[in-house]
Amino acid sequence: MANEDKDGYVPSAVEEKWQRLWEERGVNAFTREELENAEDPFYNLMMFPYPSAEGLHVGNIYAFTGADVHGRYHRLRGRTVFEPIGFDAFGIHSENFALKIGSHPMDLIPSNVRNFTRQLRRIGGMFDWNHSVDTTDPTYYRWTQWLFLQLFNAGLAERKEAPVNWCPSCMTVLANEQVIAGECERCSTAVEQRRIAQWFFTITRYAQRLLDNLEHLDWSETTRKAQSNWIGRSTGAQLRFPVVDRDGNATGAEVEVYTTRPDTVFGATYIVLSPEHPLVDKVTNKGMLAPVQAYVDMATRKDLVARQKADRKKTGVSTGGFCRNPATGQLIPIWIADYVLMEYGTGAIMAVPGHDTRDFEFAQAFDLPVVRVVAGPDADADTPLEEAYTGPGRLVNSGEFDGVDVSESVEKVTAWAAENGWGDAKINFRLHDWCISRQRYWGPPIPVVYCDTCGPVGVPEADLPVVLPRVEDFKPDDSGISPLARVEEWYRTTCPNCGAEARRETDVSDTFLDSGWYFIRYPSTDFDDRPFDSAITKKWLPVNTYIGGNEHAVLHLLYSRFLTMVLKDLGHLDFEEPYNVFRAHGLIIADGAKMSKSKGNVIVPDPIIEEFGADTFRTYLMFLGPFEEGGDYRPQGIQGPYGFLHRLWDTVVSAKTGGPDPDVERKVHQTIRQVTEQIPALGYNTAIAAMMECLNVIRAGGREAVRAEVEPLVVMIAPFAPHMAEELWERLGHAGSIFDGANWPEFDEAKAVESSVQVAVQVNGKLRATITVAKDAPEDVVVGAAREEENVIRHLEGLQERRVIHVPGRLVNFVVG
RNA sequence: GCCGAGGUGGCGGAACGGUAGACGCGGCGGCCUCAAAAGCCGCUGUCCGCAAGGGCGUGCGGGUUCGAAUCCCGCCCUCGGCACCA
Repeated sequence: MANEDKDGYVPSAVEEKWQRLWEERGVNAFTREELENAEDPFYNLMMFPYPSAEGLHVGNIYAFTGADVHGRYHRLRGRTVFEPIGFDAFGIHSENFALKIGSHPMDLIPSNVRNFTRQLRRIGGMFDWNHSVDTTDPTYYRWTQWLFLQLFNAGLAERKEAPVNWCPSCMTVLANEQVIAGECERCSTAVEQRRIAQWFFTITRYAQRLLDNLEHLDWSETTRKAQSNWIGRSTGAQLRFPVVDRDGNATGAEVEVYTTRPDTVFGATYIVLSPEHPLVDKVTNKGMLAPVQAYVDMATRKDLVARQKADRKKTGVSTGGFCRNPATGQLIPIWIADYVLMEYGTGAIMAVPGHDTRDFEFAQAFDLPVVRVVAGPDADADTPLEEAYTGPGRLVNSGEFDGVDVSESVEKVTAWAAENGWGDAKINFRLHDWCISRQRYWGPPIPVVYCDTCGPVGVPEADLPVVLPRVEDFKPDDSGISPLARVEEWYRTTCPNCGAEARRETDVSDTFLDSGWYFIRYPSTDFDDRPFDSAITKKWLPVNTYIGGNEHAVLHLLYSRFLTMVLKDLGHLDFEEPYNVFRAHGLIIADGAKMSKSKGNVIVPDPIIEEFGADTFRTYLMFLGPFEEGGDYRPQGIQGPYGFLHRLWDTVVSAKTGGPDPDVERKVHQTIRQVTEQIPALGYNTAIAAMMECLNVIRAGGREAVRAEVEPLVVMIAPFAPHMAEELWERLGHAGSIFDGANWPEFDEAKAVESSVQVAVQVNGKLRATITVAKDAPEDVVVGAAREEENVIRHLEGLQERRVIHVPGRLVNFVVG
């Protein structure tokens, strides 16, 4: 669109110009030498996107813009800011989409990446395109495989057959983290159990350290809490119950149980084994073999949805076998039930129906005895139990421990069990080992070779990458093995150890392994002979600020912490926490719901950027609400920031020379203070509001601005509207990019102070007048002035004055009665 | 059930325990225009009142305080996460 007025603001022209100049001048790109020699480095990281075929959505742009504002702010303050972006392009998403449209991920991903790159440039992110990564590029996943080998060689990668979550629709194993309430997180299909040999990273060995470090991290509270819950530390005891024959004689076997309430052991009236428990066969009475077998078959086949429904009726079967309760000496029956999970604790529990709601339900269903061993304030040893009692109280029916308060009973009973050799204190974690095997095509092959004589052998580093071959038939099938297992010429190889015929691992690794270390790679992409350069890594890592979605609170953020710790322990890194600061951004809501295709409330960004420009769109998104809380997207709302940027432009291009008006200058400095405080704290919405207010003062009554009044505003708006700020900066006569050099305005307290203040006058806490007094007027002057207000006089009339409260610069409150 | 974040005008949202509703959207009125758009100016929580002014107002019920959206106690509701974890 032609604009006859050369001084008019035409966003598309300005944005096209500056995107081109940034590119040509390398304003945002680093050379290797620049990275090596950077002064005051600031690593500004945002979660890299999965390059979907649909392109960037508003949620992506919101997150990237918020992170970009942060980076640009620090750059304007003089830091050397490295702000890379890349593509997390392996995984089921891409593979399924390719299958759906009959394409191949190797064709699809590059075109998606091109589209994303175009969009990311268009929104004006300060990205260093010299240091991008694409996880599907062999020059990247070569080092993902290297990373696997580090863990493999350190004994942190274990191959074990395990019951795994199997998605019958995606035809793959899912990590526990990818199972949402018993359903596949991608397709919501009910998940089943299968047993397959898998590679696991033993993250559980790091559970305590992962938990402990959380204390010191400057992270969003919600993220820390989510991670701590996920790790799920619990303290209790492991108790051993001897298995006895029908005459009560010890068989030598014992059932070990984990409990957080060892103090209730006197109330343990039966034992429950998980259906997968190794002792099931041993303890089952001959007469019960058939029903036990039937139950175990049913339970182990049953999908995890039904099995994990907490509100489901309890099922189970008696084994006919017995244990001796080591506390009471009584014989108690052994049952099998699927409410006990093999993956947690020991896979067996002592059931205390009197004081555990699940055990109570089970006891009701199967008519098992319920014994009270804790009495609350209104109960005694004989008070019947209508439901499980889990509150405070003292032990009863517990032998020598009768009367002991539950606050100290756990410790005492555990000590007693330990003295007598049937129990020990024990800490348990909810966290499971990380299954990284995927029986899929679209991922980095796990770099292992199986040799009949040598067993699993890691591929030598010199032979990396193990390149993923182009396979036209990559559709997974029900066999439970990877599509690569159908490509004989690929998997046939020789053992790197002994040279004998051998077979490659045909599983690929989890995408969370790709994304678990990408931030370490970014600064080192200039090196193709090492995963990361130690000097550059020392200079740039750990990350200064990481901004991303809280949906990754327990997956990506935990795995990348774990991998960083491992690399530290193996001597590759000298830090063990990857992100000094993490901030979770909020979600963009449209029509009362999170944007999603299924809800049909997705907003496509491209036409909005087309119409209003990237600067307006960015400013609007940041103006919606507090960045960490998200906001409600309303199409009309963009008019506000649109008009604001236009007025700012008009004001700046027509600004005169000369000294600033003192009142306006005061407002400008108050704004500098506010914006300088709020931007690093991610208070973007209020920072923008402050600038709008400031511009309203500058333009009040149609007055014309002078340069000194508007120049600070041009710099402060730059993180939000970088193109426009560059253009105005140039028009104000500056050479070079506004982002090169510490151009952030200095706040001057002396210029911000008001000479007079408005003081509220209250009578009994109710506002009755407002007076204007000199800033440092003494109390008697202020109170005197307040007392003379007509409306105040009326409200004081005939009443006894008891107190006068004076808050300087704020209010005067007459307390009367 | 557990953990976390919230609940303020018609709407998005502001408010160190100190003038609730900044800023913006929308709405109403006006200026400009042949007209419209854009732009500019003013008004806009609610009720009573011609006005001056007053009453009521931050999910609900109590409390602390000269003063509470803000702090404390007890509830209700919404959103996000976890969930038979012994």
